[in-house]
Amino acid sequence: MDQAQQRSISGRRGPAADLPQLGERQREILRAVIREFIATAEPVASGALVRRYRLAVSAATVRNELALLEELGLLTHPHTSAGRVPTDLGYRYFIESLMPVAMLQPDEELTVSHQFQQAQRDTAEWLRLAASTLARLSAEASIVTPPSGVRGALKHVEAVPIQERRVLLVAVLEGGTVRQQLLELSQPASVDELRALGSRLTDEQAGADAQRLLAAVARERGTAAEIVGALAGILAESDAARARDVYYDGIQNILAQPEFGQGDRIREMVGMLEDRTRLAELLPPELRDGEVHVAIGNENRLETLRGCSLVFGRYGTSGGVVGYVGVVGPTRMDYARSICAVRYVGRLMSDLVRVVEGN
Amino acid sequence: MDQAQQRSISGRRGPAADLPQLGERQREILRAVIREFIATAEPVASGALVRRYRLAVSAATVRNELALLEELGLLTHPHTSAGRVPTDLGYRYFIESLMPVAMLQPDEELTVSHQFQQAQRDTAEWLRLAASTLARLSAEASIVTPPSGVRGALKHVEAVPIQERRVLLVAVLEGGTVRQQLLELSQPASVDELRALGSRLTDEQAGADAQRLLAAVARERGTAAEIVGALAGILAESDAARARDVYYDGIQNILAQPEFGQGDRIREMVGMLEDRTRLAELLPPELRDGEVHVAIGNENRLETLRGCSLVFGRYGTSGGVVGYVGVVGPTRMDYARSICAVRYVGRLMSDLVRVVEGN
DNA sequence: CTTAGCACTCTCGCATGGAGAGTGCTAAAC
DNA sequence: GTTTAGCACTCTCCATGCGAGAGTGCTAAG
Repeated sequence: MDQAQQRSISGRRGPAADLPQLGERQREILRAVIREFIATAEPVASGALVRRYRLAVSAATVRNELALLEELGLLTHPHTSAGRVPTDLGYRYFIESLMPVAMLQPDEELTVSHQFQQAQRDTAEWLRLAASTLARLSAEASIVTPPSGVRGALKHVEAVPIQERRVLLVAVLEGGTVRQQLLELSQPASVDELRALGSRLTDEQAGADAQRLLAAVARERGTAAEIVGALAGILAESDAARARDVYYDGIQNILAQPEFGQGDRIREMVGMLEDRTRLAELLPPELRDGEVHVAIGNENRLETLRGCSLVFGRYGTSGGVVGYVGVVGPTRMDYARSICAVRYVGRLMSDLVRVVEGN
Repeated sequence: MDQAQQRSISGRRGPAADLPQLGERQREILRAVIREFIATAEPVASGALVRRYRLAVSAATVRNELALLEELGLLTHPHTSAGRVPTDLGYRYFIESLMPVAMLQPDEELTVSHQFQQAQRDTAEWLRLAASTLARLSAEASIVTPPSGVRGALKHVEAVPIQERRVLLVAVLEGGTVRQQLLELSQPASVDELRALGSRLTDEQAGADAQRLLAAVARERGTAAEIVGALAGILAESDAARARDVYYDGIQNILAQPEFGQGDRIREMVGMLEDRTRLAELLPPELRDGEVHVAIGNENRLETLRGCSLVFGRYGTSGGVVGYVGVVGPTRMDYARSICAVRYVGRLMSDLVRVVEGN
């Protein structure tokens, strides 16, 4: 449909597995089936289509077309005398060339961007807000990862004295993340000493990554060496920490969907979301800014996600700070709306990161 | 049973609603019923009791005793020809005077305390670790709130320059919490100026609470006034932030329980846990350190928690830093184990807080 | 190519009817 | 008086069967 929008959606469809060519009436019927199924979650019958979408042909004709669409792999049958249900390929076709070009309502955008401006408190607060906003807008479950510099560069160091030999090390990273670590020194250090050390390290090591800090340890002595060593550890571990710091929201949105009727599916789903380490497998490999990636049903590698789709976007700056925002829901989700929501929240997050980064 | 343990468990039982007096055989049978029900989640029959617990009497006798226990309100019947199920009062009796004095296995304690020593990274990391440990030990869902100073006292301030007029304000609070906020200054400030300001405010305002900072705003000028104002805001909001910062883990543990069979209950439960604001209603009003509070079934005010019990403990220091650790599960939970786990993790958290607080 | 008609299939809800489990009661035994 | 065996009674659970309803696929006519 719209060139700009189409280009900005990426998926798993290889160039070989091209989508079938359809006539205009078939496209219309397919669109109606998917719309109806998204709305009702019930297999859709030929008669219902004619009635509800005011098609100019009879149910019998529609049945013929449906049989054809089924042969092309775009629809299926739960059983002989049931209505049609879209397949993953059917959804893919819908997204690529049937979906209306949707936008969020202007007042929705306004409310959301207003909230983001209000909540300029704290990176953690932004992430939570992004997750809850996305969950509300899309009515699905949302996932938001914290921003991470590609190299995890240091911006500011501070050593807060706690006790004679104990300091709380506070490191501000590029991208605005703040990390803290309690450190036990081998010898006491005075308040002024620590303060001076913080200033010096901030000046000298701003922009350093884990490797550079590790190299710097050798040039330092005593307390300074210990602190630089700990900093190197913080930076090296910062990607692992990021994986644990994922924000979720709206899980109950998708649990309310009929496809999660039995308890088992729900439990699996909650389990997957709780186990943050598995998230890495979901994230799209490469994604340009502003692009939205849609993975439908079995296009996801995880068994747990059968019947689920992901809509993911990237946020960040060209400078290398990167994070992901996305939603998870049943394959039968309102893709148009989810894609808009992901794109919009991603843009807002990019703005925020840009502000923190300082340009 | 054990005086020390008994005293350290608090509950909703008023002094008036005292527990019934039981004979030794009744106590034995009640204990067996509860044990069995905790293990199987099925109503327990007289015959099964005699068989599995090698009682020296016949099933008929047991039936008579069961009828008596039911009259006392300790057990019920789902329907005429079903086995017995403990009531909330039954569980209460069990916990107060039937429960074996349990401890975690020494090697379990060792593993856990080792993990806590390893992970001295970050307050957030401790909380996550506490939540996951508790979930694993108890096999229930766990809840952990961050530590909060009663007055939310300031310990250290730092203003990190981002851009000419933009600074990232980093405040370390008493108890080791680190809060950050992006601040837009009305006039540019140099790096050195900000550094000096941070040092001065740290010296002057260490130990200040929101009110004192608010009062201090009047005495400051320009950039300093703006920063102190923002700090006051951070401190004032720190309790609200704490409510949003609750850590959960092990939700899937309890979703796997048969009492959550239908999807509805699961959804309710997840919804309640997601809505962090409702947590405050759960927390026990007053609790001494090392004491564990058990709220069984309808002793909880929340409708969502019918059929669920809470086991909560407090951690913190006498200095006023306080947080909560606890588990949620079906009333049919292994109370002995949950109580041990909560008590142990609470103790570890207290140790950690004491270290950060510096004494 | 479209459509009306019709047979066929599959699900769903409901009633039926044991089988099984477990209680409550009564009367006998200790 | 307490304990126990025996037995009738109740309730759930599961399998079975049946009818209604929905929807398709096919065929033959428009």
